[in-house]
Amino acid sequence: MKNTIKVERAKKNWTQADLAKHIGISRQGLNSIETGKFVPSTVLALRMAKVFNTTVEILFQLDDTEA
Amino acid sequence: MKNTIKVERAKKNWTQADLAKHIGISRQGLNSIETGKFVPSTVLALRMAKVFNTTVEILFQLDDTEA
DNA sequence: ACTTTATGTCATGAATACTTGACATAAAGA
DNA sequence: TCTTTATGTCAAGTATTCATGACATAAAGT
Repeated sequence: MKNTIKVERAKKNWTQADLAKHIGISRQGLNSIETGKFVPSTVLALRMAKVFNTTVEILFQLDDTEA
Repeated sequence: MKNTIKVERAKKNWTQADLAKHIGISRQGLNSIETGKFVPSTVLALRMAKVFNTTVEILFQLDDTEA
């Protein structure tokens, strides 16, 4: 799964630690999600979309093999 | 976290087993998600939203305590 | 009455998400 | 040069998700 977390963070000028704190996750956990190592839970995806004022679909995109 | 999976299933007249098959999960797994026992992964949430032609935000709503 | 279907639930185990503490590196500032 | 900041990564442990097989129940069909 791909994501545009880095872009949205850049818009807000937030570090990974900033975002992690806002959505209630550890910095390392967020890093693993942002770099595509972990698939986040829907709760985290919804929280992220909310703080970025966007949608889960815009923030996360299924790969062709996952669709 | 709340969800409207049952409603969307009803629109399509699908059983839990039908939906589970479409999104690649076990019937019991889907039941646990639909009844709110498990928080699904974002991959599953995106697949469900897709087959129902809706969005993750419409299908899943954070509780006030989770927001 | 019997069978089938849909749902809910439980137990066990495997896979994955997430935490914490730690360390490395590169970039920027003092 | 020294320090700080941001990011990436690793290891070990805990928590959660998901699979599978099983059983119960209620509703509907025969």
